[in-house]
Amino acid sequence: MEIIERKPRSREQTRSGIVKTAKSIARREGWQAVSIRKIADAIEYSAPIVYEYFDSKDVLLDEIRNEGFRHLYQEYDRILKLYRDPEKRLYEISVVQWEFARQQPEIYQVMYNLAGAYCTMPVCRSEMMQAVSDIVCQTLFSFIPKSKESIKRLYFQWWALSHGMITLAMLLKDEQPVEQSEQIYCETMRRFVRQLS
Amino acid sequence: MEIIERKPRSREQTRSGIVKTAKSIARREGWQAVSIRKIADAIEYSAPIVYEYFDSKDVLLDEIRNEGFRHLYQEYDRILKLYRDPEKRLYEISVVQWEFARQQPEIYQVMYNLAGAYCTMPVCRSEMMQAVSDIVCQTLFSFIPKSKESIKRLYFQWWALSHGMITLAMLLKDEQPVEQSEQIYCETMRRFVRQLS
DNA sequence: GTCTTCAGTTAACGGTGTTAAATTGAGTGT
DNA sequence: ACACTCAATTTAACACCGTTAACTGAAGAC
Repeated sequence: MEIIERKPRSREQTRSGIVKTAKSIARREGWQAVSIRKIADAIEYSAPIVYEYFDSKDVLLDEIRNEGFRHLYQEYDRILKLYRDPEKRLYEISVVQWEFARQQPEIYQVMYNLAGAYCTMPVCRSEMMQAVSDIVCQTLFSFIPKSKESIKRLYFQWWALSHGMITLAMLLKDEQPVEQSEQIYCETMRRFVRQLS
Repeated sequence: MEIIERKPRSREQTRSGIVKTAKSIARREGWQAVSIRKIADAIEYSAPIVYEYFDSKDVLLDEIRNEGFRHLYQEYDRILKLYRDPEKRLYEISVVQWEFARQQPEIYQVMYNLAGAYCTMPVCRSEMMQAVSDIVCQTLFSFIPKSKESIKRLYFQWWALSHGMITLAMLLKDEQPVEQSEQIYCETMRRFVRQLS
């Protein structure tokens, strides 16, 4: 009767289909609901096929995490090319970080193992994360040229402030409207940036 | 042959045994390795017994989470009774928060759904968490009596800064020694507190 | 002795990540 | 036309998970 159920797809298409499906399930139902079988169903294959593209679920999550850091890296890079003023640069980077977490929360979650997402690979081993760190440190340096150690401290503080507000805003979004959190975020990051001068 | 394998225990002993076992597995192997069967094995019962004490794994995690917030509440309360100076109060509260996360990371993780821990119950619905929020807000108010809205903003900033540094320190502990993170934490929190005056 | 009660067990259901084995089917040599 | 090969894909299995229903066995009541 039926000729071909499944549309023929290239390897690349199938691969990105797996990634896309994983993200969409995570967005709708949370990362703890993402399973290999569910992904396989969605892409109209059986479960073992997924293993032809990713050695394990862990590797799949790691890929999505790195995709997230790469996206962030590209955005930061764009900002560095767009603005010369260090103050403007760091503030815009902060805003981009917020918008990324807001628009793609499921990716932000897997990047930091939040909300039940769990990827075994240590975050700090990710090359893309290192690149992101470097680009922010570079911005901080163009701001106030200090010792490497000082820059690292400053970076840790900036990162913690931004990451802390983002994760808390996610956690409290039922109590405290996101718009309000966003306002506090922007104001706080602005003040952090200003105080650096 | 064998008379009684398992030592007789009271209901309370068994219950706290379940909680203790869950925490100890989480500490050793991470929350994703905590299973009802493993807990049951450790307390020398079969799995369904656990359900006589906790309706679900979720409820068990929620209990541990609330235990964490209660512990924090008691510590904060102790500090409020110990010091009168608001600056000292808030700083000591910050330090206690750090020490708690350092000494009982597995509890801190389940409180905020970090590192693969996943408890469905929304954090902000926890009564103990509300009590913790109130006590810090109270401290902030004794600091600078301002509008409720202002205090809430200040609290969000303090919380985000502290929580952000704690989670990042956990994440980066292989790269950045904990002692170093602790030093930056203390310095940053001290500055935050001072700047409030 | 039988009956009830109850703590505790086993067994099961539907799910998970993962892997080995079986199956399908199309292309090729003769 | 038939057999053979080879790759793609699926089925079946393993050991685990949370959870629940059904069962067991012993103690106490009558």
